[in-house]
Amino acid sequence: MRLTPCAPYCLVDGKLVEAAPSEEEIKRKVEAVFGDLSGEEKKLLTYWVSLLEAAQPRFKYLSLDIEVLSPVSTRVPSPTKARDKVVAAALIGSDGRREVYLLKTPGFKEPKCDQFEAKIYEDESQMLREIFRVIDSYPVVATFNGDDFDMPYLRHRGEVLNIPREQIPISLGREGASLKHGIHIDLYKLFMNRSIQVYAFDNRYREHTLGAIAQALLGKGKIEIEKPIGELTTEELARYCFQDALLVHELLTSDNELLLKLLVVLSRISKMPIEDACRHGVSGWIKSLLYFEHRKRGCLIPRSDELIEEKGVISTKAVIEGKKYRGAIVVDPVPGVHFTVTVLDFSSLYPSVLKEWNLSYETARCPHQECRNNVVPETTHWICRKRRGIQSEVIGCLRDIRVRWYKPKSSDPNVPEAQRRWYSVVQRALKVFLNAAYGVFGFEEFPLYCPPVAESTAAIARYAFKKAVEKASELGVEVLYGDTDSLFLKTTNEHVINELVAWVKKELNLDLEIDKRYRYIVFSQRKKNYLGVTDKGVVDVKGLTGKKSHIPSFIKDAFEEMLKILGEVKSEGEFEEAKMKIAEILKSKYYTLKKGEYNLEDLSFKVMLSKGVDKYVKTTPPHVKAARKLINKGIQVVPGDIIAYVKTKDSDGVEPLELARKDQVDVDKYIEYLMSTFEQVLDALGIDFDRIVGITSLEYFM
DNA sequence: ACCTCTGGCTGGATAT
DNA sequence: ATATCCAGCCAG
Repeated sequence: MRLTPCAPYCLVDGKLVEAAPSEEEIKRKVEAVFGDLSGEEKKLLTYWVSLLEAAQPRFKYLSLDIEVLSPVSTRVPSPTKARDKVVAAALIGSDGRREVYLLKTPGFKEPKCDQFEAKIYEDESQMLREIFRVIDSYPVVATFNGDDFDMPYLRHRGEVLNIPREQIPISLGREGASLKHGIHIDLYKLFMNRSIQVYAFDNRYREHTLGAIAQALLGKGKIEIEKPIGELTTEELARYCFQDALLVHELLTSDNELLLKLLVVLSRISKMPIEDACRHGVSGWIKSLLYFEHRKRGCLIPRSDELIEEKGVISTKAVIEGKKYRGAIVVDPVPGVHFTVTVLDFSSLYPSVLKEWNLSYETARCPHQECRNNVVPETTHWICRKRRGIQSEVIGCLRDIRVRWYKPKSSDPNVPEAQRRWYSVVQRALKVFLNAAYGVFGFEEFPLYCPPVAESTAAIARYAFKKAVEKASELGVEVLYGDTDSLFLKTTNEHVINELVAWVKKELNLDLEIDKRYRYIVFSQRKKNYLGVTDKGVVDVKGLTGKKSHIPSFIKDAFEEMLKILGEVKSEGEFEEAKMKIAEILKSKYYTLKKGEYNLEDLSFKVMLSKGVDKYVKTTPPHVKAARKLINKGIQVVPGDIIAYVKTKDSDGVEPLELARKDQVDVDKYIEYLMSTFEQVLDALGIDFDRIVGITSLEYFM
C-alpha cells in the first residue's frame, strides 16, 4: 500500500487511522498562538499545524547487514554479478529479533554467542529464501549503503541461485534499492546529506562511514578486524556482521527514534514519500514542496530556461571574487575585552524578509509597469504589489510556525519532556527548510533558479541590518560587532534594548530579540572569530583555530585548558590571575613538545580529502602529499577519507600518521602552531606572547 | 554521485 | 622575498 505522505494519516498497530487532531482542536490552538494575524493567514497556518501536529506512526523496523566471501580477498564483490557466496547476514528488528544467518563453509565452527541467535544453513539458496521472508515481514528495512551493495547483491544473488523473482522482495530502481512491500532506508545516503549532518546532528560526525558516524553519535564503532573476511573464524565473522547491523539499529533507535521521526516530518513537509525524502538533498525537498503548492493552486510550473531568460539578471557585485552576488554584512569587531555585552538577533531574518517583502520568483521583476517603483535597495530589482508570491507565502507560514509555535515550546519547562523533544524535532526540520529556502534560488541547478530572489533577500537583509545598527548608535549604544543578523551591543540597559526592538518591529516589521548576554567577550581584529563567557558561565568559541576539527588534539587540548580558565573569570580583576595560569599552560606544553613527551596521534592533523588524489592539479596541499604516500604503500584512499598526518623535518614536510616515526617530527613547527592558535586570544587579552615564549626559551636553554 | 547561499580565516603552494 | 591563489574549515 502506498500512502500519500501529505495526508495526515498514519499506521498504528497495522491499521490506517486518520492522524490529525480534530479541526476544532487545531482552530483553537491556532487562535491561541496566532490570534493577531489575518483570517487568510490563519487559514494557511491551520493547514500546516494540522499536518505537523498529526500523530506519528510507529514503525516496526529491521536493520540488515550482509557479508560476502570473495575468493580473492582484495577484490570487492560485484553486486551486479553476485558471483560470490553470501556467508553471513545479520538481522536486527525493533521487535526484538536478533539473528545472524550463517552459511556452512569449509572450516565452519559453531559460534558461541549470547548476543544473538545463530541460524546455520548448509544451502545458500535456502538461507536467502529465509532472509527474504523476514525482510518481507517488515514495513521498514534499514541498511548502511544498502542501495549500492547489500540490496542489489541479495537481489542478484537470489537470481543467480534461481530463486523465483516473486520470492525476492527487493526491487532495484534508478534512485536506489526499494522493497516490494516496504520502505528501504539507506543510512549512508541519509547521513551524507549535509542538512541532516548539520541540523539534525549538529555536525557531530565528519566522515561518512558507519564506523565514524556510530563512534560520533553512539560512542561505539565497528569491530576491528585485521584479516580478510575469508580468514575469520565463524564466530568472528558472526560478531563482526552482527555489530554492523547493531550500529544501524541503534542509529535508528537513539534519541528516542529521532531519525525516523525526522524522516516522517520531512516527508510531510516536502510532500515526498519517505523513501524519496531520504535519497534527496534539501533542494529536492524544496522543489517537491513548491511544485506541490503550484499544483494545489492550479498554476503552471515554469521551465527553467524561460525563467532564466526573464529573470537571469544580477545587479550587485559580490565581495568575494567568483561569487554571483553580494551577501551579508560583517561588522569589524572592536578588538579587546568587553564586559556586559548583549547580543540581539533578528529571528529567522532571511525567511522573514521573504515573507515581509513578498519575495518569490514570480513577484521579483514582475511584468506590471505599476510595480516598477517598488525597488529593492542597492539593486535594480522591483517586487510585485498585486499578487502574493507562492514562496513568500509558504516560507512565511513555516517561519511563523517555527518562531511562534515550535521554537518556544521546544524549550518551555512547562511542557512535558517527551513532548518537548517532539517539538524540537519539528523545530529542527523546519529550520532545514527555512535556511535552504533562500539559498536554492541562487543555485544554478535548482529548477526554479532565480538570482533576483536570492539577491533581493540578501540586499533587504543588509538594509534592515544597517538600519538597526544606525538606530543603535542613535540610541547611544556602541555596536561592538555584528554578522548578518546579529548585533553585539555594549550595554545591558534593558530600556534602550527594548526601544531598539520596538523600533525595528515598527519600522521594519521584523523580530529582533535578545539572543544571549555575555559576562565578557574577547574580540581580536578578525571577523567571525571570538570567545565569550555567557551570563550562565558557558564558554562560547566561534571560528578560532583551536576549535577547528582538523587541528591536532595536542593543540586542541591546550586550547580547552585555556578556555576552562577563562570560563571562571568573573570580573576584570580576575583576569590577571587567569593570564598567569594561561602562561603556565603554554610553558608546560612547550616543554612537553621540546622533551618529546607526546604521541604521534596527538600531533596529527586530520584533513578531509574532498576529491580523488589525482584531481589535485593546481596545488598539492599537505594532506594530499600524505595521501600519495599512503597510496605508494598500497593503502587505498578515496574522496571523503580523512587523512591523518604529522609535520616532519623531511624534504616534503609531512608523513601519514600510519607511517610516521617520532624522531621525524618537526617540533618547532608545532610550537609555531601552538603559538599562533593561542595568539588569536592572547593578543586581545593584552598578554605579550613573545615575552612568555622568550622566558620559556631562555629557561629551556639554561 | 552528489551538490542551498555568501563572507572570512588559516596555512601552504605557486607565480612573480 | 613577496603577492596571489588554492583548499579546508567555519559563521551565519
